[in-house]
Amino acid sequence: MARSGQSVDLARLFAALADPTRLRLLNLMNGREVCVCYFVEILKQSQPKISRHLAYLRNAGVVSARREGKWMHYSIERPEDGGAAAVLDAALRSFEADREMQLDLARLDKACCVPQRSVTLQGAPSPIRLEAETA
Amino acid sequence: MARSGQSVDLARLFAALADPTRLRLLNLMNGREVCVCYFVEILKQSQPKISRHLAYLRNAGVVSARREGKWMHYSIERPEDGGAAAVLDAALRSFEADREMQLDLARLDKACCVPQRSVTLQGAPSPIRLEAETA
DNA sequence: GTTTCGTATACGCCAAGACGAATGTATTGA
DNA sequence: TCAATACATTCGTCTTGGCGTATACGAAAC
Repeated sequence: MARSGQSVDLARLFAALADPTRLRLLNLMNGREVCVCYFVEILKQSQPKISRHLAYLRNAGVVSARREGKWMHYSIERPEDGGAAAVLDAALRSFEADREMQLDLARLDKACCVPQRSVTLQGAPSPIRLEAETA
Repeated sequence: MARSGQSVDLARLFAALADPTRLRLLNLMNGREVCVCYFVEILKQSQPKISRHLAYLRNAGVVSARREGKWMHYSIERPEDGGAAAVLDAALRSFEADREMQLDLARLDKACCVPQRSVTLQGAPSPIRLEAETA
């Protein structure tokens, strides 16, 4: 993989990362498979907006989607190209020092773990931890 | 440095990297200060196009410019924010495995080191190596 | 079936940006 | 002072993309 002229592909990855909402989505998906309803609940943005950004990430090959009944789960798709994977890792790691990102993660934990979920999340499948993250 | 909500700033950096031409420019500037005329000569793109992309990188705070007589020298400005710096480093390092990028670097070495330069580069100041790259 | 729920897409509008072509602006040299 | 060089900016045009709103779609529930 990693064809010789890869600067275009890498530029596509950077374009996918060039939006605050998409960065927040990726942060929430870091090491987890997350249901769309949580994105909407935690980012407090409109559902079509979230869905469009997820579609953008899907088309860019950064995330993959899995259907489970009515719910859609999204998770990060690690790029085959080593350089692209390193860039994505650097981005994800940089979120560890970002307060807003950590608040989002805290809200995700809170939303899925408390017995009484918010009305919009009742019955929603909880985020699933993924293994082999640093494969 | 690194305000709490930095996702917007990081998104700006990614937007600056989301173009193949700008990636090639940054690759040529990796560890060097390079004169604009070399960019035009090596990338074989129009001078206004090169200049506009350099202006974009300048506005994004990714590069800085220095005037020396008629010539303008550009070099990479390392981001203060650690996360952004790590992302930029990952991008630059990924170029090491990119054939096209390595060809550009080879052309840069050839253009500035041979005694008989091309017509457009006669008298142009040679790229200058920078120290303390991995500061 | 029909309805409801969760999610995706279509539409219309607007802003950002990429490009070629033309023009503007320093700086140098005659 | 006038031209040439090196680079920057502007203009017009086209494409991409972000958003709100409305609508469509698929899977369950009834």
